[in-house]
Amino acid sequence: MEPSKRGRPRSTDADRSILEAARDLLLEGGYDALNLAAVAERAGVAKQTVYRRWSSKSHLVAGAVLAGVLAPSGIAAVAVAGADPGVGAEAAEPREASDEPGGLHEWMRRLAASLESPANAATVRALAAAAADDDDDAARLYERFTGPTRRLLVEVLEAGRDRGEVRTDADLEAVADAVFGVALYRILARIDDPAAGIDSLATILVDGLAPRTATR
Amino acid sequence: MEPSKRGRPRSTDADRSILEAARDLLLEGGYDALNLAAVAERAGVAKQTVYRRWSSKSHLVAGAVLAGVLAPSGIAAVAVAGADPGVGAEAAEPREASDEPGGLHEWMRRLAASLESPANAATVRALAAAAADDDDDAARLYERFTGPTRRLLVEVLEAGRDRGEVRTDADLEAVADAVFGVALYRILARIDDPAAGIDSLATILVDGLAPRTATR
Amino acid sequence: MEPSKRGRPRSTDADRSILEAARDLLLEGGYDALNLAAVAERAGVAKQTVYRRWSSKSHLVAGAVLAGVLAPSGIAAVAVAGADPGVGAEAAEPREASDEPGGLHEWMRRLAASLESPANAATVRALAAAAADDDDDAARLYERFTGPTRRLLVEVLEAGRDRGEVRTDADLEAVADAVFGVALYRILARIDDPAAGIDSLATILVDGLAPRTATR
Amino acid sequence: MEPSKRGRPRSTDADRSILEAARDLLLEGGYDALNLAAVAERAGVAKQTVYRRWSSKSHLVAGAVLAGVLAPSGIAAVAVAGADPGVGAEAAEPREASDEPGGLHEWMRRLAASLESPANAATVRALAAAAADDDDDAARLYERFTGPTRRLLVEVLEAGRDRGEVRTDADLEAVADAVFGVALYRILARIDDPAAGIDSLATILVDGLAPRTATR
DNA sequence: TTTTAAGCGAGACGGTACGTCGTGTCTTGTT
DNA sequence: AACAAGACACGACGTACCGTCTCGCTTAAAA
Repeated sequence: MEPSKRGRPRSTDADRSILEAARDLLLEGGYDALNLAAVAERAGVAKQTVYRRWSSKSHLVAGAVLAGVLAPSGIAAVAVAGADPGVGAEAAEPREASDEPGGLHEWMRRLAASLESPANAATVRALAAAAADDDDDAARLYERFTGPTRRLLVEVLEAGRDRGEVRTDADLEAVADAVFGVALYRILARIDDPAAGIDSLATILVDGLAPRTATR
Repeated sequence: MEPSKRGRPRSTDADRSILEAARDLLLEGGYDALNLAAVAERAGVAKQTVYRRWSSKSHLVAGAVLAGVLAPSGIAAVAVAGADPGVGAEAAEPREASDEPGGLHEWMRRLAASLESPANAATVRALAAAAADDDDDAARLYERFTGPTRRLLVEVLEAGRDRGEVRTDADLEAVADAVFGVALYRILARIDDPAAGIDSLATILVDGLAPRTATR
Repeated sequence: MEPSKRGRPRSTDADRSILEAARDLLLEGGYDALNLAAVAERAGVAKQTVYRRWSSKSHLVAGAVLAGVLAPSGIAAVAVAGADPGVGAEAAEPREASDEPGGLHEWMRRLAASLESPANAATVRALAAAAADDDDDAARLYERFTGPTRRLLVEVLEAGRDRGEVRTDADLEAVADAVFGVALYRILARIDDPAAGIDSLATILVDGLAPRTATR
Repeated sequence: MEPSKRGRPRSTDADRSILEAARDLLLEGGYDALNLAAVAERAGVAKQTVYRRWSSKSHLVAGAVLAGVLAPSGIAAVAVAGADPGVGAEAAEPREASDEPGGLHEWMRRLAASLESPANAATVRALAAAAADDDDDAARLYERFTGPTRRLLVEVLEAGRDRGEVRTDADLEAVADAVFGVALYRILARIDDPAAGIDSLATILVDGLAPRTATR
């Protein structure tokens, strides 16, 4: 698994400049407008040097998304917060205790904020396009991109359940999917004001998650 | 606006066979693997005959998806039910009165059922890819595809609100987005059992939508 | 064998402008310096339009050589004289009777003159390069390029033999090869003054071809 | 000029195995099909080790051809016979006195014999391709390859002239070119039986070279 | 014995051309 | 007019080869 020790080692400069070039072009024109010759040229690198690392355009974009060079704040930051304080993403502060189930409101406000950033929208669209191109890797791509945050959200909700704030029979995975789904949908559908109503949805979810008090 | 009366009329056979060919290829390999030359050949038609009807690949795919050729039942049928009882989509039964807010459970169960069909998943992926391809038309495409169902859902929820089953300050649009978003997310992310937990999510939403009774 | 009557016919303008572009680039930089993208661009044509006609660079060059767009005078003119008064090569005057065997001197003087022309040198080098690239077609290429002139030369020598000016046991094919060979060799080897000594060689050949008068 | 005495000396094994690999690949597929990575791999050597010795592909091919690795006998042997009894080419026997001008017949018979060998044909083609590749070096390359033999031939002819067997005004260089030219032409043009007629041509040349005795 | 200079295997690198593919338009003759 | 057929301009794709470079390691002469 480790890189062969023989021969000239791959240039880490090239790694970086390729990903940056890909990010820039992605932000400028989206997935379609990105082409590998332009990436290579902007990165000051030969096309083959790109292909040596990523076997196709969609792999490159996937790489850029996963490396976190895209969207250094917002959704991606949320995504990696507390999970993999790695590449280019400064770790978010540990979340404090909250009086509501898992700080879901806070969570979704952050999500709403991230929806407004064009860079985040571009990232998500790039992710979707790369995943569409690459049937096999799609699941892995989404998993790696949303996984850490998603798990964090589920843990947070579970902690709320343990504190008795969330009903025990709730499917917390489904709630997490709803949270990510609404963000994805609003970005892909280019809904005008993507953050609108998020707060209200959070309220509904929080209320819906609360333990049932009456027979209703 | 009406078609010119002069000259040879357009072949309706061609319309149908093109859409069928597009559907087949879409199901076989997805959006990327579909190319217009192959569509034309399989339809037994010249390429120009396709372009005379749809101005681009993404429009053709949108057309195939919206015509319901791709998925005569399921999501697409839900989508157009009651709205545009048109091409190839048999109208769903009128929904009966329900004792819960807007029959949301029933709704989401149908949605969940439609998620299980590979053909529907393919439809949604094709739609997403077509929208990604065509930045300007993306909003319109999503609107055309989800619009009718979405409006219906909102109406149903509004009826529930009028009956006092749904709190008045709830952002019903946001709820609708959550419903569609979760479906979209699960399909695009290739989540194994896309329908799992939908019922439970519906319960949460229903409960969350209920009027607040106390201080909570 | 005739071109299919259906569909848009191939543009003869493109045929011509591609060959002209190939010729120009060949004259400017030789075989190596010619690349198909440049040919297409200069011809105002898409690369695929070139490939539709010639399946590779060497085929294109072969085509250019054979079409006679290269070297409209000199060797090529000699080559096509009396044979195929076609593309761009004005037919040479019919040769008059001569007092020496087949006018070999005259022939070789023309050959010598053609050796001085850079365009001819370029043509021959292009021919050699294309033939080298294309093992199977090499024989055909040389045959079609030199064939007509070569046959003409042989006929001329045979006429001389019939008039009793050339010994009957001489292998006239071998003489023809010597004539073409010396030209080829001097061009490929970039011999400084390619025409030097040709006249003297002609004399030797003429004398050598004369019927033996004595026992020697 | 002599190799620096410091450092690790160059491997003579590498020299040999590179030339052998080059020869093999040349015989298998010709100049075009030979690529340096394959040469290096087959020679069990790094690419740089090749480039340390020959500065380019054409130089390597020239080297392989000139070293006689390609054709230890035949044309190459003729070429270097008596001149540079060097690398891999065993010297030909000293030629005996002949009763005809310079033993031209004998010479050309040997040449004809060498034409029959596919390996020699490949050599010549490789040489031509290497020369075509390297415009500046072409003259030098031909000179190095044909020079020694050519000079020998001219000397032989001069000796004949000195003995009064060859007319004094004959351009012997031109004759030599004709001899090499016909060989080159027949090989490059893939003429079926390259050796045919050579003997007869020799007779013609010999006769043509003989001093003029009468009014002709 | 330790430097030091060069050779060497491996393989990445910049560059350039290759030949293919897909989109959307255009041009024939035919219906 | 629409249609079948297929050429066309455009532009991206992924591959191949050239000749250079950069690693870590080896070899042998010089210090």
